[in-house]
Amino acid sequence: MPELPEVQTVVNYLAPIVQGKIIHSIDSPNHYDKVFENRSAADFKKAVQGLEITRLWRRGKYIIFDLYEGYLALHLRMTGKLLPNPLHEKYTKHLSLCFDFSDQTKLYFYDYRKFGRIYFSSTLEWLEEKLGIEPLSKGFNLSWLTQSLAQRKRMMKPLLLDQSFIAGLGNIYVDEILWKSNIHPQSMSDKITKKKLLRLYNSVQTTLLDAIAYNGTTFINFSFGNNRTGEFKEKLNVFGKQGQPCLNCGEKIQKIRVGQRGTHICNHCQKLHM
DNA sequence: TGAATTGTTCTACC
DNA sequence: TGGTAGAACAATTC
Repeated sequence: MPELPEVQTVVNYLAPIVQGKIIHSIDSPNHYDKVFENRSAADFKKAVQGLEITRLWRRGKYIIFDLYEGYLALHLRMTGKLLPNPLHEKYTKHLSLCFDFSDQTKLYFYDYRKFGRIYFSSTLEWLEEKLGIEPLSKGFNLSWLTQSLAQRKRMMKPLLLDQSFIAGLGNIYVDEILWKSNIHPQSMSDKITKKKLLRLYNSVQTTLLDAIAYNGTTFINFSFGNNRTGEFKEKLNVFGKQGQPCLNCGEKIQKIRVGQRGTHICNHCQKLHM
């Protein structure tokens, strides 16, 4: 389940491999044309043919390919994998896309649930309109967070998951961040105390940076490179730990539902601010 | 068989 | 009207 740290891991790994390459063609071997989200398969293939990838980077959970003309934006959703080498033949049916480069190398987009999508556009305005602040950017600071939470008056977990508010957080890291901050996920955003706001700000930064340093969390569906996996799973405190003792207080971690999402909490440590 | 899974988008509501 | 909450959707597994 790729979130910001997983997407960053993929980009860190692939950028030196694909930057400077020229797209000879792009193929959808299984004819799953829904992967081309914002135009037809034929238009898409025609548009990117012969273009150089000048830069590979990340915005929110999107992998952005800067092309000589225009941009590709790829979203891995739940189960997408972007790999420079093919997987075993038995997984060929999960291949959504294959890039053929002019130097005979390839880039494979495997996605067994086929939720992943790719976009081609001449600018990235549509993405900027859609996405909120980058949590690792300078603009994301304590005063921004304080002000933005106060004016939104929403439940904390759904708000942190809202990509138009902060871009890149997903279910795993929001649970971890709220646990570290001692904030109950059903707390209201305008009722968080000053002390907790500082905790929250620090937790967002440290959790994401740690996860990137460990190449992300491989829970079920994430791998990169030659099927390498992230090591942050070992560092998780609450996600998937239901029934196990809280590392802070020893009370059992509970799994509840918040905003239709599976949510892991320590009911003792995480205070409900209403 | 249907519930669970996730991120995003659409729709309905106040 | 704008912002928010909740449903729907994509496909697959067990």
